[in-house]
Amino acid sequence: MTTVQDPEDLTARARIRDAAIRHIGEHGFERATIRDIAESAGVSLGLVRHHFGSKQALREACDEHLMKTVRRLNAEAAGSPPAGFNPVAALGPYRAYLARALTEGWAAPLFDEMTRIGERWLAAADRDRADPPDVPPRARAAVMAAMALSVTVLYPHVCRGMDADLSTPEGERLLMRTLVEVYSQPVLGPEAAAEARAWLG
Amino acid sequence: MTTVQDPEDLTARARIRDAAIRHIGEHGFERATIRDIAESAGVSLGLVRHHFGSKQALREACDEHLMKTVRRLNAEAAGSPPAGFNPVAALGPYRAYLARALTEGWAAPLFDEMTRIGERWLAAADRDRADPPDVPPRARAAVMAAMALSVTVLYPHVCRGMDADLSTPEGERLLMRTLVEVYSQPVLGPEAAAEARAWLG
DNA sequence: GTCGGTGCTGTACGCCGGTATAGGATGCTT
DNA sequence: AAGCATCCTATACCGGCGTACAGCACCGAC
Repeated sequence: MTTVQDPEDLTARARIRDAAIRHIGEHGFERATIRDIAESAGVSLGLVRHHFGSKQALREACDEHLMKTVRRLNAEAAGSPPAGFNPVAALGPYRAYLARALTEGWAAPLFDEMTRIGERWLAAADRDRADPPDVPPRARAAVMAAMALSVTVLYPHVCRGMDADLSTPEGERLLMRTLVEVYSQPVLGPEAAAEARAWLG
Repeated sequence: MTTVQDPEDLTARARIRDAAIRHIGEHGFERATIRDIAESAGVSLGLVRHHFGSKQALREACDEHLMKTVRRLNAEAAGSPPAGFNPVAALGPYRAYLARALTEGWAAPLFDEMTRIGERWLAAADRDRADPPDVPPRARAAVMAAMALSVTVLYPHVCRGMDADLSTPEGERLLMRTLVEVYSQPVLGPEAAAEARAWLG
């Protein structure tokens, strides 16, 4: 979460980066302007260029910072099992940026890393399972990674659909309970799955 | 799919709309320019404005057309059960546009309609179920709608992760088989789910 | 002290893209 | 034939935004 009380105690470079993450997360890369970012960070337009060179480079610095943060959060939350399923709370201000990064074309490495993590998790989970699945583990991991990220990416719609603010503790709890429910109940029953498999040949 | 062989046999208005759907789907609303759209449609810049008035209005016309198409596809595919799970093939060129619409802020009605559809589906599925879930149906439907759309929205990442082109018949088949696998196998076993529920209180 | 490096500001340039407008061709009505 | 609506083109405008650059204050090194 990195709850920073006073922006003054950060270096200007860090303040610019954080402001960029906020603005890009909120408006997307195209609509976020260097001028607005500079104003939010309390610096001049020129300083952004001085530190980062270009808007692209600024975005790449944000990506790098997000990557580091996600890795750190992932390492921290490796212990408590359900935390890995919460796609909103832990990310804080990075949530919106991550959604933009995933949907606006960049951030491929991040998704790929999540797929790899999912693949290892799946391999462990499949070890004690009777019927071996006949689809490539990579494919399953990719689809499950996408699903795990769906709430993060479609956050506003999910908020609206659930009729709750997922950034509040109550909303977070509701989301977690819903996720447990959804993840513990198969969507397709055995007979429906068999039918679908037969249909697919 | 609406496979149109010759763009010439469409009215200019329709050609502009289709070109807009392609361009916005490919580049996003901001980066898609009216000039490029006009060129793709084989018309002048002014004609776009003549027919649609503004870029915003053009987007709204695209939204409306997408909405109609999705409704039609949904009505057509109501019979065959697995088709409802295929988020890619049926949409064709509208897939990318739908992803943009969902992640760039508009298209709320479309998501809401999918949530309502999911809610009805859930109500029917829950009828013959032993343990009643203790989370609001709306919340479950919203999360499941998000998950159902995740492959559509994160399409390029899923393609890359699965190492397959999902627009080809083989890719489509692989995706469908993977979806059946994922949907038929609960991610959380009964004991893990109980543990998570206990942890959440 | 002065010299260079660093952090920072202000201003200007130039392009891109949405918007606006004037005008031409075609076809239908009276 | 005249008038008029519809469809369409070409060109101009102008604001926004990324980029570039000149210069200033501060500070440690020698």
